[in-house]
Amino acid sequence: MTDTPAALVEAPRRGRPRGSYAKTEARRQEILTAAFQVFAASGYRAGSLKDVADKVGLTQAGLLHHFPSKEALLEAVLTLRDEESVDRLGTADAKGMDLLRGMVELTRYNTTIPGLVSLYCVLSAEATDPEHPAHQYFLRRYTWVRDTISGAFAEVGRQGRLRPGVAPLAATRQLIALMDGLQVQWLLDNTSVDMPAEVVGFLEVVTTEKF
Amino acid sequence: MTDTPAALVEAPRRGRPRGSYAKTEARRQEILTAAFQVFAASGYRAGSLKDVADKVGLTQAGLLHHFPSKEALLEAVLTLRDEESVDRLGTADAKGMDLLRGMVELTRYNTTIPGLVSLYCVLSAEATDPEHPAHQYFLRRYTWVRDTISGAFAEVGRQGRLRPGVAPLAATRQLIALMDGLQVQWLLDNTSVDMPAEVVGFLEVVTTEKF
DNA sequence: ATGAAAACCTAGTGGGTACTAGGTTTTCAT
DNA sequence: ATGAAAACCTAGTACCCACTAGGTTTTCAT
Repeated sequence: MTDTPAALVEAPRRGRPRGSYAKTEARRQEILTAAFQVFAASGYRAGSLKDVADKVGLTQAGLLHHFPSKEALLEAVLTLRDEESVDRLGTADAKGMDLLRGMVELTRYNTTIPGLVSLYCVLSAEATDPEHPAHQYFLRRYTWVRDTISGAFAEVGRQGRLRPGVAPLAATRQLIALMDGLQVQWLLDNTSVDMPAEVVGFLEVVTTEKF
Repeated sequence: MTDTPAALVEAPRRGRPRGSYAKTEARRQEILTAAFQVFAASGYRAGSLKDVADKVGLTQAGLLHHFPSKEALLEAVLTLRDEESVDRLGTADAKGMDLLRGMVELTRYNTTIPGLVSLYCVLSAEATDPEHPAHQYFLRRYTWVRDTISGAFAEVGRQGRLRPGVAPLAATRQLIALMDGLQVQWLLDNTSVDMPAEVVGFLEVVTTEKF
């Protein structure tokens, strides 16, 4: 992002700027965790910087020393979560059936982190508005997810393991919609829906495999 | 709700209270339409009474003469929309296949009213929070929808028109989730998804019928 | 140890929020 | 026509919002 000469960053000898302090990174993480919780509970527009600051024991102004604006904070939360997902999937370029089985596993994992599920649910609905700061983020995200999953369905189709009459792209859009929609019902009342079971049910109807 | 003696309502002769004026009902409708638009665009928490009042050419205080609180306004918007849906479905106690075909028709209709779709999308995500004033509303709503649709799938099943291995209740939960999830994708980018086509695709995989 | 920058604070700015008190204008049954 | 209530307004309450200016405290390389 920045193009500060490496000399200044690694060895600030004589140069004016100084790096951040030892505890700074931990503070930023604390803030991101708190912001995540606030945005997950109330969304971006209704969630406030004060809520975040209070959670982490800072003033609003202190918080804004670390993140220059509310929008920047949201962006940081989203990119952090993306990095963590990538980590979680490991060196994951699973393909075909492996990827589809991975989706079931992901759904199962999601039932253990209602906060994250809530964040994406509330935020994606809110970000439907083209003026929302996360609008572009979600557009990109859906495109990426769609491409990834449809690649898997296409491969499974080439292996003749899709039920006849099922188009890979249609199956993709339906799977994504199903997973998103289940989350709303599950957040409203988590006793009413067994998310992984429904995803398995769908995949077994759409493919000829067992999950 | 109120238990004012009927005599006072229908014939206020001598009694103090008076009914509302001729244009009052029209005003209330204007307000509800405006409130609907605001809540659909920004949700309940981020949408403001001022936005609503401005749209209808009133002051905040003037608005609050008709609806005593923001919460009351939301409630009125939701119940109005429910009444209109019931009207739209006509003397609709469609059953079995008719009801399932009705769901496709409903999805098609939804593509003509992005505002309403947005309202329910944003609001249902927001109302996931148990503290949200519409939380109970959405819980009731989902229960009702689930019961209605699962009745239809059960009947279709009795007629032997469900694909083998498909459970009515599972199909119900999947259909609802699918429809909800499609809406988010469609609102984000309405060129990316053909909602009715996806619903048809799902129903044709789950049943042995053509839609 | 010291001094300069990072971290953080107090105290604001200008704005928005839902909602209320109390008055003015409009309607309309008598 | 008139007067009482409905409809609506102005002006305010008390509070929350994101963000800023400028000062104090803490860290840490020298």
